[in-house]
Amino acid sequence: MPEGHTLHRLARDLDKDLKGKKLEVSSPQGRFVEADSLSGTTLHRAFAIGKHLFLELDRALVHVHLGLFGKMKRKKVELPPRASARLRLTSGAVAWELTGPTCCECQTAEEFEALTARLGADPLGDAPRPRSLGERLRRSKRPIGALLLDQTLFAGIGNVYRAEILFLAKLNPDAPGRSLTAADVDRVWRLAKELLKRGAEHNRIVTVKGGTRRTKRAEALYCYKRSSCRVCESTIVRSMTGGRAMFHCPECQPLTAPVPSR
DNA sequence: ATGTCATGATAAC
DNA sequence: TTATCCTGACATA
Repeated sequence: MPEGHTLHRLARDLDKDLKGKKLEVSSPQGRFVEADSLSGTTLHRAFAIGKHLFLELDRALVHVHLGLFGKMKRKKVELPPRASARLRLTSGAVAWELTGPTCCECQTAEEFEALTARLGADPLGDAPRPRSLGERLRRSKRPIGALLLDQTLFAGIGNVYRAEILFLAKLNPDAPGRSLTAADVDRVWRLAKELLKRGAEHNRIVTVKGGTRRTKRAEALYCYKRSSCRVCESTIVRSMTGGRAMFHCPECQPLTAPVPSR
């Protein structure tokens, strides 16, 4: 379930387990060719930017992107490695295994710079929202539903969060960026930070008010993949926006902003 | 056994 | 826009 919250949480957990430890590195599947040469080196830190995860070793930076199917999980060392594991890190009693990533590679400093240079603002990053974000959004004629998925604008938002953020911001996914007010942009950014942060804490996406890590799967969201709106029961509209399935409530998220009744 | 779908991103038309 | 890559869970047969 890899949106930005997953990678930030992963970085935190990897740090907790492996930071400062000498690692045994392998690639059971064999497709991460550099694995063996990395074995015996120490993890200095793990960190995430948007949906990208980085492992800083002695003299190598490993870049991981989970894509749609990738997973990275902790398991006990004594359990046999999965044959499909692209990367396996071991230290003491714990092993971490990476399967199905779109990317697992050693990166040079230049490659890292080039990659991060084209990533937009990360709601889970420490940096404040750059002024340019609002400007770029409010100048664009692309629908806000597509803009939220654009990683050069927002780094870390994925398909579930975009639907839930737009629901809570009461914005229609087809509304062009340039139809948004400054207050809309503020709301979207604040929601992104708040929701992704909760996601990293719970290690899963729970957007409903008062939701906890124990909230049932079917009750955790307002509109993503639902048939009716959690708030008003209207039938959720499914559409394609920005090349992905989008879900929104036609009542709670009308295309024209509702006029406040005096 | 085979088909379908998925919280992603890119290259090519 | 479509095709393609990465895997596994679940449904259907």
